[in-house]
Amino acid sequence: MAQKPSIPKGTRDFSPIEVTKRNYIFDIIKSAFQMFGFQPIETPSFEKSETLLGKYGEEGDRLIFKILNSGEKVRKADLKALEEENFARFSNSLSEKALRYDLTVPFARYVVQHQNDITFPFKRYQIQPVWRADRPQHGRFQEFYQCDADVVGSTSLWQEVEFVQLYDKVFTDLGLNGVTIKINNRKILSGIAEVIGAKDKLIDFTVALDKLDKIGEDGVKNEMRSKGISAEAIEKIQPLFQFSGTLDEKLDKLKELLSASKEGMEGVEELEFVFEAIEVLGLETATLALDITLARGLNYYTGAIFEVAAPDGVKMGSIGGGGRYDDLTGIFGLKDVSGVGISFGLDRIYLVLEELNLFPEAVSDKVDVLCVNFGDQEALASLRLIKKLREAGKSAELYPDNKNMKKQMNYANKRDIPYVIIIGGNELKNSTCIVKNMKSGTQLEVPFDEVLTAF
RNA sequence: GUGAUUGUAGCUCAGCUGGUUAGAGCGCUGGAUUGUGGUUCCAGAGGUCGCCGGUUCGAACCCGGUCUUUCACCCCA
Repeated sequence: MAQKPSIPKGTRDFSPIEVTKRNYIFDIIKSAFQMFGFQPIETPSFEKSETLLGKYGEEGDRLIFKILNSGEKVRKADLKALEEENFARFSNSLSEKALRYDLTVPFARYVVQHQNDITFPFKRYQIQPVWRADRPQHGRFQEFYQCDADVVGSTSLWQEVEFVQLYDKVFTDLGLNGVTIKINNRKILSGIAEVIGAKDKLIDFTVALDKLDKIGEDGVKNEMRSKGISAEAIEKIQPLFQFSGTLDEKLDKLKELLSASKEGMEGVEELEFVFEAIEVLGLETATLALDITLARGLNYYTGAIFEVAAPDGVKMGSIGGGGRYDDLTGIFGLKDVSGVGISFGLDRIYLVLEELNLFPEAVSDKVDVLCVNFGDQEALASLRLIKKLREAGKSAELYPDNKNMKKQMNYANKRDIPYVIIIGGNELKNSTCIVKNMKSGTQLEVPFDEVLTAF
């Protein structure tokens, strides 16, 4: 089947029941966003390359899909760069646009561009696909949806508190109980790096620490050593490897470790603030947990960072993430606008709900009633009936062709339609119709006008 | 980007150390049953064995490349 068409790697088609289930998730997220006061925006699928490149670190740049220049613009190709094997410059000369990699950076661009029309603090939500040139894996695609809510123009920590509640609200409404909202603060990580004298190695330090549950204490230490962090420095963070106890005990350990770092202490205070507020407000089904190893790769975060883990036993990377970025708009020329936001990974949430069998029965692409077609006169009568059914809130359709009944019944059966209505010559004469329950096989002849009593 | 792994009918998969016309189940089409689906029975259609090249008298099977699947790493939703 070489000729059989196919789609690019990491992309998917969605069939009716899948779209129905995806919409179910979208609807819950969207209504929660609106309930929390966020307003929708949309941005283009692709941006100028300069808007995206350099915002996600080296790794991120590699994963950005570039769009090849069209038509005569290929003349701009820098052949000299190719000759000199300067591939980055050569490919930049071929491309001036790129598919968006996430929704946060385009949002920052939007805010700067529309700053005079925006009332701050601005709370926006955005549900759109993003693209990454990554190798596909379980729960990882090249095209997937993010559902973002962000606030810009406020440094208030109440926003962080609100986002924790928003996560809790959405996952509760989805029936996905037992998710863990992991929280940390970049200032703490930065403070630790400062205290141990590895300030210049902050990214390497956090990336290594982030892998603790995966590669273990020794693995982390090895990676830190290989990145040039001194043995003395690694010795100082030993408390982080025995980081257990109650929340208060953890916070005390951090305060001790970070007493010499103003920034680090600030991070601890921010965390305390959020935890205290959530303690008072309560969460329905989610758990808020301090995870000192949580780093997150995106290098624009400056304060709180969030990541949502699926319930225990579900093998899936994070199903949501976010954090505070103090200066994202600064890159686009608007200083002193702090932002904070979170994201839901629609596609991963879908996989988790599917695995745990959490989609409600009512999420279905079925039609309630099919009317059998016996010819034009009968079809017209059927459509009159269908109109009544639809007005009564039942979805109904007429089989379009006057094919033999076996075929029409078979169609109803395959589409799992629960009721079939038959109006043939006899019924037409008597102004009745036959309502057949496809599951039980029983059928009932009722007067045309009383059809609704048959369900 | 690194290292593995997968690809045979619409779907799930057999196919021996390379050897005639590549099979099964399910599905599909038609009929038994022209006003009744799910069960049963009968018949039929459907495949350049992912693609390109190589080795060989001969390749679904061996080799190389490429695309795709799944997975680990990197990174991330």
